[in-house]
Amino acid sequence: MTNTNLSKSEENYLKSIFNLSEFGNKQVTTNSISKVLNIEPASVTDMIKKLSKKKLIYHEKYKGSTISKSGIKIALQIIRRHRLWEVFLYDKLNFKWDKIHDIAEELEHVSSEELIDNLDKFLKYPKIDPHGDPIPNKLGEMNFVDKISISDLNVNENGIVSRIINEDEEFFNLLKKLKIEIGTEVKIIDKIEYDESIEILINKKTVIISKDIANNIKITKI
Amino acid sequence: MTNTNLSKSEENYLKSIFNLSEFGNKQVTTNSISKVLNIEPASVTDMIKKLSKKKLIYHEKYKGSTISKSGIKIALQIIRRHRLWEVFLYDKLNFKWDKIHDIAEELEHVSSEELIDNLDKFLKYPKIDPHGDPIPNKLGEMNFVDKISISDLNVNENGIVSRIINEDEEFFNLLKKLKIEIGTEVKIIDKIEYDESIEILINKKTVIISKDIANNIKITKI
DNA sequence: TATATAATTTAGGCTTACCTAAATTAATAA
DNA sequence: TTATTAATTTAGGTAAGCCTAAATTATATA
Repeated sequence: MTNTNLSKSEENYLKSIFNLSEFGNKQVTTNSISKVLNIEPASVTDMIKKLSKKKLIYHEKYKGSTISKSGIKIALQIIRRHRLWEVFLYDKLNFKWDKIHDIAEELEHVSSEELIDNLDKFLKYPKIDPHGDPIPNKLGEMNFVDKISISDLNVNENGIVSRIINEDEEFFNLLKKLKIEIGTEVKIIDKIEYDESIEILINKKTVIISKDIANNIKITKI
Repeated sequence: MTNTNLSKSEENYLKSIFNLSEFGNKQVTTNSISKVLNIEPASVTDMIKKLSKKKLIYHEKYKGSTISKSGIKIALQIIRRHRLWEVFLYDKLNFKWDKIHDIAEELEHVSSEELIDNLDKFLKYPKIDPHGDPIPNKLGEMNFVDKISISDLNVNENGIVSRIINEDEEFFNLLKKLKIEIGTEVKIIDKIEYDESIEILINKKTVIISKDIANNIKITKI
């Protein structure tokens, strides 16, 4: 019932639609799917019809698409596979930060439930991937994603770094330099009006980071 | 030059042609490819044309196909990927003997050289896969495969188990029961004329195995 | 050497997943 | 309210990788 064995393409569409829908709550436009997948809108329409027939999404002509319950279930499994492979690539194979995404993108389509469950066990049931994104369990359950970034905190407020959005190597190197990683505690010292950069305290040292950098670092408020 | 980025289908054909060719030495018939891949001969002809155009094989109309130097090179890389994944699945993910082949069949088509090299390192550069088949290194070099099976030994001769042909779980369980594994030393005690079964000595105990079992266990003569 | 048979190839078709160009619909602005 | 524009869909086409049926070639046998 859950296992409608999808093609690689179908899986990629479903994942994208899920991501665009913000946990299934929003209608997704054909154009937005076209953009993230880099596929012409006309082709997206084709696939939308196919996924609709399989009841993985609902589609209102000229309006948009909504992902179904069973669609969400499958999307979460694909995301689970992707993030577990990312953990494996980063922790075990020593891949660099910016290389893991593309390879996981391939590995995620190898569809053996036993493979993923055994991998999960081997990795000791990780809760987050190397970027801090939560990993759904076998049932599709996962922790909520933090939506606050450093720039959302006020002066004197504290947070713990929970997620890094930007996946480029340069950004990773910057974080290393700043000694920021997932779990690091930060405190806002000052918000600079001029260019909206932010002065923060990390490990008893203060640094000033740009608004863009601050936006790419999600935190849990404490 | 080596990396002609092939489709999954092309890779599977090339691997099969290589395997059927006995290391590139034999001409391979269209029908034999059809049989191992379970694809109609007419479709095989289509793909043969495609691989010929890419100079991965040479083809003489109505005669057969020969794999080229560059074809062999690629085939060995695919086999390398397959066998390394088998080691991973068996040693790290604790998959059973008879499950690893099919999953490795999928994983082998994820084509990142860095992935395979890092996996190789992670696994500590294994020389053989769980069935005893040799793993080609980055350059395609590997140990020769033993072609002698237990049934080829004469009475009083000794050998070390090097490879298990049959990949079924039942066969694996039988070996376990007999305490036969790769590296086990065996000595031929008697060859029974009646049904060609063989009495062998393993760990100071003698057992009688059928000719079929003996054929499925390759050894290195000592 | 001629012929029957088996292997192989050719011809024509199908599905998947894409494409471009044209038509249709929805949303927005006059 | 109508006209313009942007989004979406429809129509028709392509390449990959398969298929069946028919034609061709090689080979084995009489």
